[in-house]
Amino acid sequence: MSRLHDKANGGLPEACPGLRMTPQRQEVYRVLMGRRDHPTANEVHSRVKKRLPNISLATVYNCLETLVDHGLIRQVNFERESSRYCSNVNEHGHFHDAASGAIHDIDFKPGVNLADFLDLPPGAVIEDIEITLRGKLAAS
Amino acid sequence: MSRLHDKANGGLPEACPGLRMTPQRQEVYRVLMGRRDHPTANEVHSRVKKRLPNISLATVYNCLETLVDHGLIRQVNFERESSRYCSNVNEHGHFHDAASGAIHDIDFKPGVNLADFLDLPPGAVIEDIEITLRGKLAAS
DNA sequence: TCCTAGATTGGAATTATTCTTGATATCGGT
DNA sequence: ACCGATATCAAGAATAATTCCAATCTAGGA
Repeated sequence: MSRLHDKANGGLPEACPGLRMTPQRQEVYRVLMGRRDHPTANEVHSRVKKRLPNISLATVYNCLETLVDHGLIRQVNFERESSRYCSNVNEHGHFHDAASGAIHDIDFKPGVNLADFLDLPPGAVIEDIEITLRGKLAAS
Repeated sequence: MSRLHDKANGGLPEACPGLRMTPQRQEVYRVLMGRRDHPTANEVHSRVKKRLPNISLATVYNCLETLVDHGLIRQVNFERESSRYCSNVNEHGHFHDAASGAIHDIDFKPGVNLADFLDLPPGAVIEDIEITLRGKLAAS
């Protein structure tokens, strides 16, 4: 068998060049895909320990960094809080609900262009966008 | 004399209810208005020490927090870097030039509405928006 | 199977920020 | 101008998230 991981796969991408898929990385990734809330490294560590009780927090940080570097997950920061990790790798923003603390992904409407609503400096080439909204959801 | 600060004023707002304008706060504010780059607390500390050599970093943090709470300045965070402080209190975003490290304010085009380009959750009431772009300025 | 690069671990180190405490300064009322 | 209540300041200790480090460990190729 040539693949690093077998059958169930845990939602792993078929291939990711240059990335050795170790059990730790696999489990960190699986945990992130399983619950798509936006856990901190600590929360990831707690969840991963259920299956890999001996994994260290440093390793979780390492795995998260590696997965981020390979574009499999995203790291998101709100204010100066702990970094959170996001399994949605599409371009999107976040809505932080002040009441519940929950974080919701916000998609861009199709076809929108940044330059339509922002006064960009002339010649600016945008490589990364980060949009965070804070507010409340009206009681439905 | 009834006002806390006299003539030159240092760009201070005429009045800010509930805010005691101490020399430290005044100088921190003056420094921020003077150079509208986006200094960290440490950089503010260095600059302020030129006039108030005995001011402590803790006091600078206190002053910055107070000024932020009173809406006279804004605190901005990029990734997990040290917080930066921004004397532009209008609603705006930031462009982080990867090459120079410089941070440019980005204004919204007039009349744009968030809901025009973002898929907001129904009933969401937005209280704060944070937009950060990263990229480069094309060599002009 | 052996070798080597890369991965993991636990703990120490780092760094920005906050907290604590005592001293000082300021305000409003008299 | 004086007083008590309150707010601010300063210095250093404390905190918390993250990174670094040195010592194993592991997987995969020769």
